[in-house]
Amino acid sequence: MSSTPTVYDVAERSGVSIATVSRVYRNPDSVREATREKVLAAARDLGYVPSGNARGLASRSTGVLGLCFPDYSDPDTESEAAAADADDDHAFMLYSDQIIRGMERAARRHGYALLIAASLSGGPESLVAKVAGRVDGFAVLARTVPTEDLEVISRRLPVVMLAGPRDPDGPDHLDHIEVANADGQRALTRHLIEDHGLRRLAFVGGVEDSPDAQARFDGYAAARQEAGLSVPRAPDVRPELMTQAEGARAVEALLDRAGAELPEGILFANDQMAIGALHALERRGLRVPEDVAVTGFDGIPLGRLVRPALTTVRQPMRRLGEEAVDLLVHRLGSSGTAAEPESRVLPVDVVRRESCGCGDVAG
Amino acid sequence: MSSTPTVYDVAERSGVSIATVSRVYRNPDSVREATREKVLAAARDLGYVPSGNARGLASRSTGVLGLCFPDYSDPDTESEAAAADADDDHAFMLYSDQIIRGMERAARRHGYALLIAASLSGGPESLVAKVAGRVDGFAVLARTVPTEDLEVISRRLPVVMLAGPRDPDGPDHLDHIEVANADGQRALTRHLIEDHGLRRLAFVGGVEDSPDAQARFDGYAAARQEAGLSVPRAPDVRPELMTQAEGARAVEALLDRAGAELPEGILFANDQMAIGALHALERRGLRVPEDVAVTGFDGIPLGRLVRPALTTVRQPMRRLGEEAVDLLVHRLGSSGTAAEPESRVLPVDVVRRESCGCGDVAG
DNA sequence: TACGGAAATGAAAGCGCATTCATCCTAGGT
DNA sequence: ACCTAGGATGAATGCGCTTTCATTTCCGTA
Repeated sequence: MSSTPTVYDVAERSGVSIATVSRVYRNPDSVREATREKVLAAARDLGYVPSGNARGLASRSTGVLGLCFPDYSDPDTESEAAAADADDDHAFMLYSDQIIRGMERAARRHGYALLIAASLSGGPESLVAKVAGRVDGFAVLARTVPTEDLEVISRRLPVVMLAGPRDPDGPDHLDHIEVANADGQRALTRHLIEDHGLRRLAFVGGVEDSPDAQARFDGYAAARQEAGLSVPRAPDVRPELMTQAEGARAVEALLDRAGAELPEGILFANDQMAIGALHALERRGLRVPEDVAVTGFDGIPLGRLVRPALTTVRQPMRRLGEEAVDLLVHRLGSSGTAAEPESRVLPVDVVRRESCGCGDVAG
Repeated sequence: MSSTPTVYDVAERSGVSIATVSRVYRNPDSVREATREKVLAAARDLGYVPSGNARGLASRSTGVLGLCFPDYSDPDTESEAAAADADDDHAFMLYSDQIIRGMERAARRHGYALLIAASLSGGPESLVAKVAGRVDGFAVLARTVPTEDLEVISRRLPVVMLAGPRDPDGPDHLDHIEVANADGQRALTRHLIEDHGLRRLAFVGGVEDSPDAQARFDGYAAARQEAGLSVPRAPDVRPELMTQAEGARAVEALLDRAGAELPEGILFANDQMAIGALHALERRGLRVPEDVAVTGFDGIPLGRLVRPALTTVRQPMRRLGEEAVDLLVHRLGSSGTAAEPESRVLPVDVVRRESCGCGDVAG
């Protein structure tokens, strides 16, 4: 335990050169069997484990991919965790968990390990830099890392931006993967209009600078236009945060404003708010979906558990992680080829449950 | 993008020595402000990101903790994932997910990043060695890594074994953390006996070599003894796998064997089997808990969703991850002090739900 | 204005491994 | 037995950074 053994120790003990020791690990077939055995035996005796750092330094590649995501104490995700009862807290996956899972699996398939780190919003030389220095390439959840940092880092290694549209001000040579926010919301809106025959609809948007929320609103607006309904220029309500509490408040505002002209359906830019709205509507004595249909967006697990179960649009977070790895691995493979930045959009699913008026459909 | 900039480049461009560049990142206060600015500016221009490998090599510490867990395609966890509908597949956390979450949070608090890797069961020089070479210390889920490998690795850096009792044949200088399997099962068994007045009980065990399952059986046996019931030497049924299918089969076997003497309660060594049993019992026209009580062990989220909701013992997997980090960080702090291997046991909770006869209790 | 000590900086020596290139064996061919 | 082509091995160098240790620069002070 005192001084950890190195190639030199193993080489000495087995009577070969360090080059041979190195070869035993890197390219076993290039060493005669007898020699190899000797070396491995010595290594075992000594408790030798190759230093990943040294190896990485010498071969300039780490065999590790990275993932940076927002700190859990981020208001957005925090509320998500708090949404479930304290008891359930640990039972449900956050987005980041799903992406981690997807990336880990995909990374493993390609022989990579995964380094994960939530960026503490403050930190000067944040974890991001640390991660960037230790991996061959990495993925970043949108708005986790300051654009300027990404600019610098992405010049050194491949970076793929996840979930969240390409930042026009950001580095333009970043790959990026997002989900079909607009398409999903549009499909869901059409479902309400066409299948349930609803016409008086309201849309509760998201925070000002969320491109995701904006894209969802656009999808909503597009569906209205296609249906010949009036095309709104902005969400009917635009809360500060996309939390349950804000969702509840939004619905109050909507009802107060509407008077007798209560909307037949309210679409929320995320599940959190929709669930908050469910509670608020219940308190007001309104039935969902009989009096008013409600839909969310995201497909969080909690949405399945509430009553009525929430109709929503599910994002394939797990696949997001997988695609990210694919992209990175591909970039790493065809090094030198400074190909065009790639941009992928993953399709989403409309999940019809009870809150829109569909029966108790599986899902 | 061609040649990534190094300290030398930054040093040259800013007219200082590489030592100063290094100091700017490592210990900014030891450099005059004007100098620092110069260096940072140059770094920005060049797109410089310190190499974690070089840093790690030189300072012999990585600032990274590791976690190795079994491959998802492991029969045990695989069935767990398959248990939920395909749709829910991504909605629920596996054990590993929860541990990852716990470790990531704790690691971040201590300024570490987390490197995760599922060990592909086969692999010669598995990922484990790779991980071991790149971290300051790491945690291993029981039975993920061959004992001999651990023996070697644990001589080089701190390793903590998770969930699963100390392996008597294994390295004796490993820290390890487990959950109170025996205590939990004992408490649950007592609940059935004392609170529900059940006396004809059966226990469905786990795979032969699972120390966890064994510990649970021991707890069951202990509770019987305390209650003055006959003390079994072995589980009434011991399936090959701890899957839903095996749980269903076990219950069939039990019923066929029992004839009219149907047990009043069946305790399963994990939730998976218990849930399988629920289905089997329903098919046989038996009501749970009226005709027979059923309990599981683990506290998987699915247990809350089945009807009747499953009474079980919940393991604090998340905390397991946190404690692991604490232990590792502590070891790393007091280096040199070859302290005694530490062994922690985390308490578990009995979660009373419907399947044991308790009302619709929260939890 | 000159002096002492602290703060700032530079020079140089590794950290542990991969990797040419050169050297040495080994085996096959005649 | 002798020569040669290849395969196995060794020597040496560098990867990019941290870290003493020595040196220089700076400040306040006499």
